Amino acid sequence: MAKELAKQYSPKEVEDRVYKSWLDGNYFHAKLEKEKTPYTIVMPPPNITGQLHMGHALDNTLQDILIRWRRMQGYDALWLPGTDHASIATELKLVEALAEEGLTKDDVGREAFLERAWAWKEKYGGTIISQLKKLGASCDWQRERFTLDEGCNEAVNEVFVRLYEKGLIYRGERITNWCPQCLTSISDAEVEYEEKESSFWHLRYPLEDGSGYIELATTRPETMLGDTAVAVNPKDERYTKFVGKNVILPIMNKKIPVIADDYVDAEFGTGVVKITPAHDPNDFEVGLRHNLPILNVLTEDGYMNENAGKYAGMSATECRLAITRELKEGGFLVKEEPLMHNVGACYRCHITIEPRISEQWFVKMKPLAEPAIETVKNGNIEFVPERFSKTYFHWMENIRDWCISRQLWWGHRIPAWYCDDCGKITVSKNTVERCEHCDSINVKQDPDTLDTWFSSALWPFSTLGWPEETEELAHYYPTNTLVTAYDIIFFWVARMIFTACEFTEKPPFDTVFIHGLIRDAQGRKMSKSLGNGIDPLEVIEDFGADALRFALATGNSPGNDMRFSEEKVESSRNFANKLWNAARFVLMNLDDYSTVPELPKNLALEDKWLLTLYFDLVKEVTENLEKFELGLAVQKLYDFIWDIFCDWYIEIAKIRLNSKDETKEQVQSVLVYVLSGTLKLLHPFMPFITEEIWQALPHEGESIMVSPWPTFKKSLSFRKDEAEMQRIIQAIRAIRNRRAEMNVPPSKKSKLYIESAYVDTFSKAQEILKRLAWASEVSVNEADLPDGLIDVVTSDAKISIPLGDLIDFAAEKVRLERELEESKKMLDSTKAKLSNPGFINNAPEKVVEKQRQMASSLEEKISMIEESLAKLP
RNA sequence: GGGAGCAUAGCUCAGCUGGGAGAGCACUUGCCUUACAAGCAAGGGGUCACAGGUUCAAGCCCUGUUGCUCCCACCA
Repeated sequence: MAKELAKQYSPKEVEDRVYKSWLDGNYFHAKLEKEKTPYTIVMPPPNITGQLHMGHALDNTLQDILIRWRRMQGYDALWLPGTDHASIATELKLVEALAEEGLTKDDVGREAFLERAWAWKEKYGGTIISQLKKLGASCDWQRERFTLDEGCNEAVNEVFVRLYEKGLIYRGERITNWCPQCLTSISDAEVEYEEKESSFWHLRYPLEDGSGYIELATTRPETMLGDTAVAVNPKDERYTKFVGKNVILPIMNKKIPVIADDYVDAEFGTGVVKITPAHDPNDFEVGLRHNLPILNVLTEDGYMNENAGKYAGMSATECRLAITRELKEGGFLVKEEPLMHNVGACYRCHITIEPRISEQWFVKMKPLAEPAIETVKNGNIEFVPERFSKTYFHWMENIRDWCISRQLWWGHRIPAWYCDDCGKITVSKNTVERCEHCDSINVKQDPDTLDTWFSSALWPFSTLGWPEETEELAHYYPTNTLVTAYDIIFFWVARMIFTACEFTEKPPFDTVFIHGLIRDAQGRKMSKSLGNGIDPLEVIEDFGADALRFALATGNSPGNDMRFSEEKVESSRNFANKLWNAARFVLMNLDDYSTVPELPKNLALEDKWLLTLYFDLVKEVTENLEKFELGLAVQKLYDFIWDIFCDWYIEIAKIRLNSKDETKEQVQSVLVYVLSGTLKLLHPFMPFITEEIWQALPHEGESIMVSPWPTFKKSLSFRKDEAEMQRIIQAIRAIRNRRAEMNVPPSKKSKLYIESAYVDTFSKAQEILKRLAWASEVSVNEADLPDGLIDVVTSDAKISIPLGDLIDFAAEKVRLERELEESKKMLDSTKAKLSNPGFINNAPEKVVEKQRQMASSLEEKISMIEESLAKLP
């Protein structure tokens, strides 16, 4: 940065250049320094199909803030980045691309399809990574990983085999959630439920003996083709007489039994449920209990199959229309009533999921969940905010087995081989040539792949080299902070915890730092379909990455959603500009840029005041960061820089900077000292601008990002001077206030007569008062005051200002009387407290003392006001 | 059906272990005071959702009520 700076900060000219300088300096790389304490964050890997959205921007800004801070504190800080192969999302994209060429997966075959997939990954998979760089992410790019790379694959196979050998992975025919669009099973966690308007069709099935009908209600009439029973509650007296009899399934003209099962709620609907074991998870269970046949009437892509008789080939929706028509014509449809009910949809493509029977692989969750629950209960892992541990416990305690097989090609292929001869399964990390049971060479690998989340579940340790016992694993694992949004706790956080407990016998991290979702200005979720998403890259383009980061960190409290609006970024951009100009001011007043100035021994009152507040800031920002209160930290930085440093200190500093004597150097060194310290505190939040300014200031070291984090220095904290300065500030505010009320322009200077017990303070402050309170002259405790003054009273001083003909004495009287009344009221309530024994005895001494001081200064103030009133003509 | 969160200035939101309510934006007034008009100074604006309770003291803790939001759950 040149010493001659532009009036306005221009991020575009700075950001890419600064980022490159960091890369050139290799500052992001964690160097495995064993003498240092490690601090590790593994990045939640974004999908290779993804574009950077506001959620990523927030998530990664928070991580970058933490990692930059810890790095400056001297930790061996590793932020390990990577991407997720996102099996379903990527495969969908590829299938779409094929469709445009008029091809299907099967046309090209597995091998060619995977080739295309890898090519696609090479081309687009890095997009999001380059976008993260724009944001300023200080990741260790040399350690970048991919959930489908060789090492991760090895970890996945290792885990699969070990779980299988332990009996914690099994294969079985179950009813699972089937997505007719993605053509794969998905796990329970991947189903999103939504209330949808639907109908409740009341049907009647004739009794076999011709004695009448049984009426039942269903939301899915088309599945009646696969009904294999009708169920009632055993205690429901209306129907006990029918149990054991048969009914005739209309259309199919097939006998099916009436059975009794507790599952049926007599209160709901007609109290009769048609049982379709192949197409409903509950019915499936009922079917198992009663040995009912399972009749699948749907194809995998949502059409009626050969079991549907004449309806075969229709889509389920068409079939529903046709069937309800036929039932109506046959007199089997009693009525159709509207009903709201929960419909599950695929979280990827949002198509209604279909419960479907198929052979799938599952992870037995109960034994794995127990240690994962324990480790959080024992405090090995802390959720921030704490309340999310409840969400975690509830899910873990009620967990069901995890369906991990996917009928997809893009992903980790299941390491299981089936023998054509003996029919048995061989599970192995290595390619299986021969069946381990019968030694046959007729073995075929399972065509399916694993749930994407299976590999992400291993991310904290697979990325560090597990199952090898690498130095990285020994040093950086367990990791420290996991940063993620609350909507990902089940998918990912919970699964990382149980895999880590099982395979590393350690919790994968010590803290889960949860943030909320970014919403638009109206509070709606940002989504592609609504078109209300704000592109972070555009925001960076318009306002700069620092402004975006600052806006995301400001007012954001852990776990809470946040609205995003352009105004917020604008105000952050203005703040960056303010800082820029403050730096510009400091630089244009420096004589020497080459050496870092030392703080002078004889500090002025305002220097001591500034240093005291600066070290308060150091302490508080550090504490806030330790407690993950990033929003509070950022607010304090904002206030300090804008209000304390710029609006007060710089204005006061101008006095000495204009003086041309040796005091000029003093103030220069204070300016540089506090500014560069503050830049360091701000650096994790606004990395680019702080680096740019820091480089222009006299500094030691190569980069602010590897400079030491400021620490509290007691020798530079001057509590008494801080309080003294506060009296002057209070007086200036009061004077400005009176002048503004009376519309006195700054150009009209006036003499100030100050009456105060703090003679020293106000004598010292003459120059400050002249500059900041537009005084022409200041006299302290002068005996004879002229007539025609207005009085301004603070708790420490009475300031009289001769404003001549501007004064309206009647109005002055009213004002002073009002002020007197207010002060008296306050004094009364303060005194009431002080005479309350309960207060005196119970409140901490500090609080009591504060009240005493308040009482005495109020008394002082009251007497000064009374004096002023008495003098009025 | 179970669980969680939110309700504070016109708007968006902070408010850490209880000790005289804050910010940004918006609004009003006055300023081109040579770092910054993306700025400076001053100001208006709050029954901290409602009702009880605990406490010397409650925006904060407890109970209940109302309204909104989210998550979980197999009522067809």
